[in-house]
Amino acid sequence: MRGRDILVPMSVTMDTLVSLCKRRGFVFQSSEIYGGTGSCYDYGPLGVELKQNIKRLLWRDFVQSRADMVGIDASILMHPTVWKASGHLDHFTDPMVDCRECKLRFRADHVDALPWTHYCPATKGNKFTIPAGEPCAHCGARRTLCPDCGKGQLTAPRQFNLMFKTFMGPVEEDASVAYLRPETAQAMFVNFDNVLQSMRMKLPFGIAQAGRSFRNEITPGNFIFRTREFEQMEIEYFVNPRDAVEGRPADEYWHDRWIADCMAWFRRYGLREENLKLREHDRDELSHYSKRTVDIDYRFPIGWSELMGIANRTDFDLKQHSKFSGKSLTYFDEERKEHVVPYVIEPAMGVDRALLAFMADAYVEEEVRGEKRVVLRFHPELAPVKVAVLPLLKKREEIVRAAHAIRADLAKQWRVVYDDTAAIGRLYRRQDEVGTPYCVTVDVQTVGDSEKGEAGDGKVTIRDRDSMAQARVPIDALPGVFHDLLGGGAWAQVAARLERQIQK
RNA sequence: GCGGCCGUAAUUCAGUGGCAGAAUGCCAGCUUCCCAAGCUGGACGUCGCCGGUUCGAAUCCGGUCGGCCGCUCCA
Repeated sequence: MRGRDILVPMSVTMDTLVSLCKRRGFVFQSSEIYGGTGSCYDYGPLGVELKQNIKRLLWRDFVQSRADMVGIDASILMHPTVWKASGHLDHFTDPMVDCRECKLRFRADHVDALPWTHYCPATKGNKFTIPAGEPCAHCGARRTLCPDCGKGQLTAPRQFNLMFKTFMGPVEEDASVAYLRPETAQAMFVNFDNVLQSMRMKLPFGIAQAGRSFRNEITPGNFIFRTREFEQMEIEYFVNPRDAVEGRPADEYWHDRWIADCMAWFRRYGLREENLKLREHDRDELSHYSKRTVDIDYRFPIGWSELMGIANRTDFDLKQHSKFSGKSLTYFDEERKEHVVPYVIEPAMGVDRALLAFMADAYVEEEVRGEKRVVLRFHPELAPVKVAVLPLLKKREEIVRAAHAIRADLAKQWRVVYDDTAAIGRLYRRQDEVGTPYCVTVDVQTVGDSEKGEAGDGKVTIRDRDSMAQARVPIDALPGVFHDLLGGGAWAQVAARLERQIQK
């Protein structure tokens, strides 16, 4: 860590992570052989496993396991009016200049066409309003400062095209302009009524979606933390604002409930308590649609930054889309016999940021017998590879054959690899560095020694990543044991149970 | 967008005008049944890219792409 974050030093720097990610096939820079493409990254063989695990767990825990949640997968290109209604298009299509004093914002090409305020030095600073484009009649000066307050410097013109623009169809004309979505949320508002009708949903209920979004960020950087193409997992949870839960308005109750659930989710899969905190948005920081927003901040190698935002978007979006589309986007409240526009709570997570956080938090360096051991202590459900099958001797054909058979059998259920290209110590270290929670080692005892006429015992050694402890189990028992271990069973407990079984 | 620093093997880095280097890693063989062991051999680079100066450029100059830091920005 450098500079401001020395108070609580991180165990890993961004440089170390970037290097590990490349060396071990997690993340590569996009188009690297051409010199790289700014702010774009590719997930490698292990990165894609990790990312898919994150998305799978989100989907399982927040969609599949809940009766009040459903998912959609919308197209990235949407009707241009969607972005008009959402407010994304309004302020960010033209070059803008800002006054550094009064903070007003002007279209750069319109500034000179505005009458301007002038404190004239030739008349002891008297204030004049001078017609557009004309110089001051007293001192001859032309406008250089803010036309409104007459005091502040204007910033250089900036093109606030935060959305990626493209064209539908082969002909580039204004009529065919389309945008790559800057957030996945809008598709869920636009499909609100479709989902409501087709699934016969009752409030409160939520729609979830995971997918790519695109923003022309002004300042991308910090590896995969802020990129212009990124992946989101968003939930729009619709509630009836007229309802009360536990004596509070439903939207406020559910907002807090989602904040707690999301925090618990990150903790469950390994982020440490001391690296997580909630951050309430100040009033002037709130987005135009938001009543209240709370971020879950994580202590990244670059310092505390947003991992997830949970906003109360009120009925802003449904009302906007109703207005622009002319379609009713309401819910019929049977009890009150009235139509209501639901409020919406929006938990929105950056999947890439979550991946970075899980990696940073999992990374540890230990000293083992005077040597450095690098370990990614991934939660087993997140680990890109669940089990590595390693022959202790690759010269013994029976051992190699048995190891391959074990890999093939376990691979029906999990991502399992085989490796025999180094001594056992090195093989373990390799798996440690990519976070494989368990290794299975096949040895002479397993298969027996035909020359000596000794029969094998059909047992293999399981080695635990974090404790480096071992337990010997029958090959037949492996699927069951890993079902327990990879499903969240603690090594110590499972190993102790194995001991008891073996003694019987 | 502005300013500063940087770009050499898979990684970390040395080399600052004269033959492209080290360590680690990787591959093969021998060896070794349990935590980066040893021995032998091997592969790996248009020195980010393009142009210029020079007898000669990784090295100097210009441009460009990419990265980091600071400022600005961040509905």
